[in-house]
Amino acid sequence: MLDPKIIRSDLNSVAEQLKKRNFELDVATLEALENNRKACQVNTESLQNERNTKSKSIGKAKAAGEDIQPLLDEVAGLGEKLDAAKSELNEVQRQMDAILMGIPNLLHDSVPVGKDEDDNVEIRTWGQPKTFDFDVKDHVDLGAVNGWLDFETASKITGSRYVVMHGQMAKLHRALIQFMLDVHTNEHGYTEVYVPYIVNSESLKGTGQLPKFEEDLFCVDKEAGHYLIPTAEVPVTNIARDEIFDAAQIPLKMTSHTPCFRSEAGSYGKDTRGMIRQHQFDKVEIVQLVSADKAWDVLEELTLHAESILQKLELPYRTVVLCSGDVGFSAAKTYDLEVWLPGQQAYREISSCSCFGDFQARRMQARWRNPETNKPELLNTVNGSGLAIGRTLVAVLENYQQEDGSILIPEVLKPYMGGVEKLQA
RNA sequence: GGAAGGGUGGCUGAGCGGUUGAAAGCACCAGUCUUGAAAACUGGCAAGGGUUUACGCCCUUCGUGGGUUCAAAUCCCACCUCUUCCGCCA
Repeated sequence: MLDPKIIRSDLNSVAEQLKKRNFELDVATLEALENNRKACQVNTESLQNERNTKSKSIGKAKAAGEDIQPLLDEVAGLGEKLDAAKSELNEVQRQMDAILMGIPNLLHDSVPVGKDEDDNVEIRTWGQPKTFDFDVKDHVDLGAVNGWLDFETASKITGSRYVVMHGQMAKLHRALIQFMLDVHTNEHGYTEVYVPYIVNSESLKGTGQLPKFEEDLFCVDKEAGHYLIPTAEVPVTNIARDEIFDAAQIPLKMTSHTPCFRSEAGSYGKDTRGMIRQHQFDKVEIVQLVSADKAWDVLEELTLHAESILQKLELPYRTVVLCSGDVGFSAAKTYDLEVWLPGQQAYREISSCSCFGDFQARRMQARWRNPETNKPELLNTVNGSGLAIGRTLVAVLENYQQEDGSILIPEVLKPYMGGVEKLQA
């Protein structure tokens, strides 16, 4: 969430900035609530002060052996007045919180203004889209060979938007995971973490999925408030929730492989073919928790870490910066990596790298102690996919396909495939 | 699942109805001493919020939520969580 102080002191400028996101801030309501809050809080606190002072004097009088009855009479009725004031204040604060929790992050100045994904701006490209001297297939047709990708069986077992992988395809999927984790831990200095795939609602509030985006999540236990993770970002980032780290402990650099579960509630009819948009997919996530002064450099660095995976796999891609209308709720700036898919003749998102400033850290109360001031300060959070495994598998299939339908194994994956050179059609 | 015992500041840990936001120790910061460091000594040191031009004053917080009371870290209830033992189990 945003710093309540800037909302109080600079509401109009906040509203102005949010317009770039097509977000209309109800300034009048917020101002009215704020004025009300102020009055209620002052009133409540002065009543509390009165109660505390009088209670102490009763204690002293009693210790001195004096008659306390007159003092007790004085304090009669105070309790009810206090209760009334408190419940009024609570109600105002509840209303304000509801609004505050629904306000998206402010954007970084460098984010281009735009309406939707069509206004995203290409930053750089890497590699050339491959040309083939035969008719290319998409991953669904390629995966049909040998029953490698089996959507029918998955729909029997569960339903649409799931996949069963068989044999060498399942192994290739696993190889991608191992490869990515190895690169990030060995070359980029991340520590591998294994985390729960079910999280509580506090964690989801911390990273910003709740309260606003509950429909995107799978709830496994309504009563306990337990949900399947939509991304490793949630459990990994929440490692820092309610913690104060020493300066020597940051930056925290963590990577984790997890499955991700998304209801895809808002995407009916979109990408229904193949495994581009699944309810369950795997991802290797990279996360950094850093001091505020480093955050923007770290976003650039972390994006390059994700890009390096595509480069090692020799998959052509481009990097785009999301425009103001397309940046997610909690992010201040986002780069998407889009891999070239010959089967679609298009670049498709394979990674999303974002800097959140202190937006998530404030919700989580994730802090570090600055040795210069000796005071706790909010961390900044930066994360990205490094990469989405299912979509990477799709990209490998389509980019490494041969005319006979077999798939060459990228050089860097061969050690993970037990020396296998290609998936034989 | 059964039994018992815990959850207190950055950490360890005392307190078990009233001047305790909380002893003591560690860590940290400043100073004295020292060529410098260490040790020793002295002092400082929770977070969040409100209000004020400011000094300051005030409120909240001892796992969470409720209750009792003029007054709760302290008593009562529920829940969460950790440890140990037993049972069951991948």
